[in-house]
Amino acid sequence: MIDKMIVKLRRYDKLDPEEEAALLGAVTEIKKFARGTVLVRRQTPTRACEVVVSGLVHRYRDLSDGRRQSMELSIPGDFVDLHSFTMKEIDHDIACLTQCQVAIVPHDRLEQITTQFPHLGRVLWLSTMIDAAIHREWIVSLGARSAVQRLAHLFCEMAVRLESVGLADSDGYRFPITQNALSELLGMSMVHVNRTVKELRERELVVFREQQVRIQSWEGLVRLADFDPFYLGMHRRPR
Amino acid sequence: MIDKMIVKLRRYDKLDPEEEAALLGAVTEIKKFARGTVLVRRQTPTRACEVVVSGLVHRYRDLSDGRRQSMELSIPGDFVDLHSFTMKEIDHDIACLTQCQVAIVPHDRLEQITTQFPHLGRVLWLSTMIDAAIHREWIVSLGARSAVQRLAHLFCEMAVRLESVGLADSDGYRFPITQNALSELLGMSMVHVNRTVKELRERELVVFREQQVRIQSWEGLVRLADFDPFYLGMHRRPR
DNA sequence: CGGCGTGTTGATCTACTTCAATGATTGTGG
DNA sequence: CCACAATCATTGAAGTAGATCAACACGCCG
Repeated sequence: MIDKMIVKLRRYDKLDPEEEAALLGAVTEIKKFARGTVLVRRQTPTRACEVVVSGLVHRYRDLSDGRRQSMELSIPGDFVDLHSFTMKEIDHDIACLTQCQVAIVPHDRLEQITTQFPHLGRVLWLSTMIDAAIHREWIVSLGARSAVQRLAHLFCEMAVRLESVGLADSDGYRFPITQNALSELLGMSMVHVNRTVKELRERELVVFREQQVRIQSWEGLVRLADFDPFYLGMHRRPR
Repeated sequence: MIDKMIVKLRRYDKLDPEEEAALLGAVTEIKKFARGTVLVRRQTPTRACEVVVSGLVHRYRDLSDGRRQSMELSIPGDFVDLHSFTMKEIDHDIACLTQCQVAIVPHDRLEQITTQFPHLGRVLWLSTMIDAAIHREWIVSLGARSAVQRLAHLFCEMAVRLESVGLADSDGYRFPITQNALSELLGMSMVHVNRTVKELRERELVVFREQQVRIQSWEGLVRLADFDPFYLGMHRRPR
C-alpha cells in the first residue's frame, strides 16, 4: 500500500527489512477522498500523519485578499504531513487536488518505531529535510525565475520525483492538475499559466495537454529552467 | 556562547539541564568571520554544523543569469546548517552578511548527544521543521504578496525572531543589512527595495535607516503584511 | 437543456524592472 | 591629511513581464 514510500526512502538511504516492515505495519488504514477534500485544517491538532498512495495533494495558504498560494505538492509515496508529528499543529491547510487514496499513520506508532529504530527516525528526518530543500528551490523559482522558467522547472522537478516512484518514464508522465491549480503553485495568474503552457509547446520543449505531460526535449527544458536535481537527494539512483 | 540558541529552543520545548549541558558541550570552538565569507560551499561534504553567535548569515543560490536569491536568513541562536547533519552535502552556498561569530558543532558530537538524549534530537528536528515553516512563509510572500507586503512581512518576522533571543524590543531592532542584500532576500530589484523602504516610512509604519529598524505601528504593519507569528512555533512565549 | 468548470485568446493596465545619474559615507594609499 | 576609489542610498525616466478584464468555446453533469 505504501510501497511507493519505501521505494522513495530507499533512494535516500539503505533500509533494513525490519525497518521496512515496521513502516508498513504502522499504517492503520487506507482512506479514499474526493478531489477538494481538506485533509488537515490549520491550527487544528492532529494525531496522525498521512502518506499519499495515489493522487495529488497540496498544502496552501489563503490570504485575506483572496489569493491562494500553494507551498508544497505531494505525490504518491510522500509523507504529506510528517511536520505534524513534531509540530502537532500546522499553519495552513492541506487538501486533495485530485481524487486520492491516503494511508493513515498515527503519531504514537510513529513515535514507537522511531524509538525502536533510531536509524529509521534519521531517514524520516532526512525526508523532511528534502522537503525543506524543495521549499528552498521553490523560493528560488518564485523569487528569481521568470514565468516560463518557473513552469519548466516544475515540469522537471515532477519528472524526477514521479520517476523515482515509477510514475514517469523518459517520455513524460500523467499530471492531473488544472491550470488554475498550477497558477496557485507558481504564483501567477491562470491566464498567464495558459500562455506559458502554450509557449513551452511552441518552443517544442513540453506538451501539457489532457492531464498529460509529454517532454519533447529534456535537455532544452533543463537548460531553460536551470534545473539541477541535486536538491532532490536521490543520490542512490538506480538505472 | 550559544546561550541564545538555548533560549530559543526553550521556546519550542522544555529542556533538561543535562540536555542543555550536552548541547553547550558539543561546541568545539568559536570562529570569527569577515562579512562576505562563505561558510559552506555547495556540494562540498561537511563534518560540522554552525551556530550563529553574532551577526547575520544567509543561504543563497546564484543562477546562471547572474541573479542571486537568498533562501534563508539566520540570526544569532540559529543553527545555520543543521541540514548538513542529515544531508552531508547541500545544494547552495552559505555566507556571512555581516561580520560574524560562529560556534562549530561537529557532526559526530551531534550524533552522540542525539543518541544519548533522544528527546533533544526531537527538539532539534522540530527546530528544522520550523525552518521549513519559515521557508513556506517565504514561498507565500514571494508568490502572493506585493513588494510592500513582502518587506513588511520580513520586518515582522525579524521582530519576532530577534525578540525571542533578546535582540529586539517593542521599539525595534538593529538590522545591519544593505538594501542590496534585502533585494536578494525579497526577490526584487535594489531600486524597488529603496522605494519600498521609503513607502513604509511615508506610511509611518517602519523607519529603516542606518542599520536600525524602528517600528512606528506594529498593528499597521501586521495588518499590511497579513502577518501571523504562529508559524514561528514560539508557543511557550514568556511575556 | 442549461449551467458550471475548464481552457483559450485579445485588449488594456500596472507593478515592477532596467538604465542612468547624483550624493553621502567609508576606507585606503601616498 | 587629502585624494581617490568603492560602496551604498536615492531619485527620475523609460521599458516590460505579467495582471486584470472580458469574451467565447468546449465538455460534462445534473
